[in-house]
Amino acid sequence: MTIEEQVKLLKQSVEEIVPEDKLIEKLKKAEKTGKPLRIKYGIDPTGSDVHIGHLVPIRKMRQFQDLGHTGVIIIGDFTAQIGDPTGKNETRPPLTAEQVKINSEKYMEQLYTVLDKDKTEVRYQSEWFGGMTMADVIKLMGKFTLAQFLAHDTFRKRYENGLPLGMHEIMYPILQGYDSVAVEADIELGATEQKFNLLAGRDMQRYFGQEEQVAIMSPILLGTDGVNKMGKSLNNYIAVFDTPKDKYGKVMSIPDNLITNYFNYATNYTPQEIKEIEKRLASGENPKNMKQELARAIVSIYHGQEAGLAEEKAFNEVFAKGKLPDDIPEFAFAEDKLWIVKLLTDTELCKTNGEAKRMLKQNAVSINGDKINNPDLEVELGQEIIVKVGKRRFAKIIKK
RNA sequence: GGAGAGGUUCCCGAGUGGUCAAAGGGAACAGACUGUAAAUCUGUCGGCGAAGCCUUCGGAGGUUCAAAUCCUCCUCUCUCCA
Repeated sequence: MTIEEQVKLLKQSVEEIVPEDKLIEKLKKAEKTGKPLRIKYGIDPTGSDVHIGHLVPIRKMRQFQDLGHTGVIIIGDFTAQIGDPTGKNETRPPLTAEQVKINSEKYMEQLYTVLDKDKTEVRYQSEWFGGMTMADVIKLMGKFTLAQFLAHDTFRKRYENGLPLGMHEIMYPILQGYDSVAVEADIELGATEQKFNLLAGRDMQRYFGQEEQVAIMSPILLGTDGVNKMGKSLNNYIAVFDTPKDKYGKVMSIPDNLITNYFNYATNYTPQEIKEIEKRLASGENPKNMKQELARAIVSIYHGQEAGLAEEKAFNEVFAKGKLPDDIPEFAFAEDKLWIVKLLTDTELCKTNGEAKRMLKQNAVSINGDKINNPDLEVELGQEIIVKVGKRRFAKIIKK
């Protein structure tokens, strides 16, 4: 691939590259010297699920790897204790070494669904921060001014709105910045909200006499609600560990206006193919078709093409034709009769009796296809019955 | 260190002795309509087999027949002054 072709590919689905001309220079240099570029991406091993929003930059890393470069994943065992101020203001409890290990292994397992393991280097912040002295820390902090931090939107907003802002939080960009020095990063990947932190890396490298890294920023993927950024706290995310069925269903529940966005940032569709999708959307074709294609594509990435097709078929059976899914959880009871509310909670279709009664009252419950709304009903447990709550909660009840 | 303002349910936010499981909004959930889309309308939104009772308004005590509300101590946050 020529450098131009490489640049074109690498610029796909990217929001901003700072500075762009340096990227070309670095690629040229790598080609000339045969020395792969070091592509950095940092994660905090806090133990949360990896979702497809996280994977936008990770997929970019994979592209670099396919071009022969090295992916460097930084396990932020120090920054994890701060909590990224660009997100929410939570002060996090320190993690034990053991937790860090468990979390980061789980993390890597998820990232390797995308990354090329042979071209990935995993590094821990504790490798370089663990042995630092207070004098070293003071020196690092002296590289930045308070004004620089207050110029940063998230710090400023929190300050102006009278929200708590811990002194330790300003350490976050400093630590992340120094990581780039420690691993001699050529490129750092991150979401656009990471801009400040990525640029801090450039500053740090300059102070330490290194060639500055290029920051490549991916757009922030919106969650399935179509409003907020994809994230754990809002429960609007599609996780790597989600079942194929959940992935498919979650994609189907996104608002239509997110379709091209997801094609762009969550699939391997080429710009040309995406243009096709856009054309079809504009032509008045039912967006549901494209959404199904999207759901199939996303499932296929993580579970293979067959799984994608299988989920699509299952989805159509259950939701379009109203048939039963083939993987209904089964529960066996010894009783002859069971109070409907108890049945719903025992089968975990509802969390509490209150919820069960509410569902009954709201006409959301059916047994063998018949709507039930009598909260006092004693259900006969003779033969096998199928209980359904809402659109997607099923249970099969059999006699023990 | 001084002065002031605050901490309410998933989130924002009202509530200053009983009528408070706590207004309103958002989120979420369910129903109708659909395409597990959007918009709209309706309903629900601490727990208990539902009677009443139990748990919940930063924490611990106290006053009172009765406390989110009053008192004491503690704790956390913000603002202003050093």
